Amino acid sequence: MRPRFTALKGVADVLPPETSLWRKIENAAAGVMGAYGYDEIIPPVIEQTGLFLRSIGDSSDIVAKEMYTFTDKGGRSVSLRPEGTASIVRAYVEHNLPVRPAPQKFFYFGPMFRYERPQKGRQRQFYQLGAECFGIADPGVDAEMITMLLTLLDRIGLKGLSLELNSIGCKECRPAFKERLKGFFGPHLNELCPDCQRRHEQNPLRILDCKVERCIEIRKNAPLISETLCQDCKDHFSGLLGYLDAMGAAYVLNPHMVRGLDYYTRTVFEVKGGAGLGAQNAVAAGGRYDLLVSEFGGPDTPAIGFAMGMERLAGLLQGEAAVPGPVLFIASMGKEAAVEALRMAARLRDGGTRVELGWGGSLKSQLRRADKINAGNVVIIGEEELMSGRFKWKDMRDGSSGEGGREDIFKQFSQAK
RNA sequence: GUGGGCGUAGCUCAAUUGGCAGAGCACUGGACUGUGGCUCCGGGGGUUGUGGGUUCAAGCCCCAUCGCCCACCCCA
Repeated sequence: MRPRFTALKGVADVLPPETSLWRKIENAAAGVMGAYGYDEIIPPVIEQTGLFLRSIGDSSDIVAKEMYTFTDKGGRSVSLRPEGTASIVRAYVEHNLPVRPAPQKFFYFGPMFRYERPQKGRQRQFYQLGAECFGIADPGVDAEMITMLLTLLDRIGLKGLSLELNSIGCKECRPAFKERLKGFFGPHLNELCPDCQRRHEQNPLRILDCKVERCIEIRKNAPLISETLCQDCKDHFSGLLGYLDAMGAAYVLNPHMVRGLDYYTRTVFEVKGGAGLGAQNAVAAGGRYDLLVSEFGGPDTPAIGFAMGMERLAGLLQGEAAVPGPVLFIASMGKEAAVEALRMAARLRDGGTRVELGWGGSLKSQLRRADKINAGNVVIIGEEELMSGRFKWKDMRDGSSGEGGREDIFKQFSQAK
């Protein structure tokens, strides 16, 4: 058998039992975020292309070469969302949510699309679980959100993660830093790798992120953003660190961390996973974006958010996918018995019990199947049982057995275990 | 977009100098007429990713193409 159709490159089916792991993550996340006052928002996955050009920045790779963009039948340029924040901000402004009391807090979950070459931890369609908080500039909100994220990851069961922090300044102080960087790297331009030579023009901050050894060597004495921050940004960052210290949150300052999206200001952070993730090891990342709401036509509104990559989270929990709980299996022999089995199953299922039916074959083969699917118990319905109204059951784990009437069976197995 | 690795059954892999495409696991049926697991026996499953070339003969050699994986770029 050869499949006539296969999934597109870079997209993947999530199958059981992994789906149950996803569900677990979603539920845990919704629980924690709910406690922090976040409510779910469900934006569309498709938007005007211009929305992403304005927010992410048209020079970023995401916009420049990774968007699924096409013209719809009305001649409009539309794009599948490559990230979530832009849509949330659009909705926040469009529905005039700034008039609601600050802070307004939302979380979302869904697929994102980027036309990239797939590799470990990276797909063209991938799922993000994210949160956004609008309306408060105080660094305490940054700390609160980061704390929530760490709590969430812990609740999901992830260990060995590290939180990295940086401040990339604001409209006032970042341009100056960029100039200082350009000035510093200028004399070394021909020693830098080809990528960094390009970065020197397009986005000098990225040179700080390069993995090439020579570039790492050269940048050792490069100016630090922390020295160049304006007073307000410095205060904000030290305020954040103070709150985090008070909360006992562990973090690593990474003065070289840059984020890929243009809209970030001040606080940026990233949570990196341990082994097993490959080169793409950030499981969550985010930052403050104090200018984006006004950029979208809303009032000046400070905001901060983050997103987690579902596939990467699930990847770290591999092997912990829960197998379905014990089920009750009803074996039946003959048509009348099958009818009885269906009736009994319907009633038990109403009670929440997971029931599988045998559907013919010898009793032996039905039992074999019950064993294969890890059934906890089997109820047997044949001629004898139909005549007597008493049904035999067998515990598949210890081999014990018994019998009883319909009500006995119902009582014994109707509670989901 | 760039670089490297790999494509044989659902999965993991064999197949000698080019010579009948196989095994284990999984699935399925039976041995055991209504009682699973263990054992034994049987069965279904393949255009060897695809297309071309060389050859009496190609899973194997050559060319092309597609797909998957990993890394770069970039990013969750």
